Amino acid sequence: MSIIRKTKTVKLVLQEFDKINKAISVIDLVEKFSKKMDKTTVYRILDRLEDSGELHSFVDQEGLKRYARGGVNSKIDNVLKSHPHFLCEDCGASLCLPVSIQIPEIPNYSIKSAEHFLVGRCENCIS
Amino acid sequence: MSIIRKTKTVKLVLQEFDKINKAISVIDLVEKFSKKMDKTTVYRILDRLEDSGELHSFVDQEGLKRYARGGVNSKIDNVLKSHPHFLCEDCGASLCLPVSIQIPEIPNYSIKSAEHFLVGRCENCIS
DNA sequence: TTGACTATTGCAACTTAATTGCAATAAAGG
DNA sequence: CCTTTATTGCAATTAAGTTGCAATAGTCAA
Repeated sequence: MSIIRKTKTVKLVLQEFDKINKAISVIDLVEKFSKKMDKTTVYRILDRLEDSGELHSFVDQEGLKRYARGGVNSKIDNVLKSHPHFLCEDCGASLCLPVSIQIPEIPNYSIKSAEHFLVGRCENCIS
Repeated sequence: MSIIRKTKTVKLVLQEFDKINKAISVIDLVEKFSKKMDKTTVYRILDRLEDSGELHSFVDQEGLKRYARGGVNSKIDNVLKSHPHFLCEDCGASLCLPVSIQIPEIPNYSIKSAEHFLVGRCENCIS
């Protein structure tokens, strides 16, 4: 499964991630491509691109699924260090922050993965 | 707004949080109280209890809203230190971990709030 | 204790994100 | 060019959460 054919629609989606170097919510993509492809197709393409390691996904604090470039490696060092996802409350930009967050040792618990979601102001909006 | 009357249903919900000292998803509560009250009522009670500071909520990595005891104070020290939410992949238990996570300084960004979601094994399932 | 005010509830209908089945279409390799 | 099968579009469906409104029930003052 998840063999990726470079169809027109897949190319369009990847181009979008090239242009916008941010995390994009699925509904944004569905909206943006509403005239180019069906929403089902958007969902399935994102699925496959995540499987293949081209993208990774997370759910933001509003329960919306978002995707961003990068995959396996950002998942591997997920165990103790992992990159946080950030949402700018002003401009709405969502992105992966290139810092790692240390998870403290928790006695009697084993931690497999971690998801961090930060909200604040980005460099453009911090004024 | 959000004046809390101690109705039968509100008492039932609070009792549940007393009994189960964990974070509970809304759909679990809706299911559990399906014979006692309407799902709309569950949603609205949780809303009010959060407003009043009795509970706090977060969205887990599956996009489901969860509630747990504790409120305002856990929100106040949310800026630089905040407690992570944990999900046990074995037994499904969800809880607030009593540790604080340090968010590194990020140049040119201001961070207002943070949400941490850890997945792993809890003390009962670590075997 | 009673009455009145209004917060709260139940119900039904609705919204929105995401999923599924299936027939039609189009990449990719030989 | 032909065949195989991954991919797509469409329509219908699921599931979480929301909204409007009339009926009900806490709460407080008298």
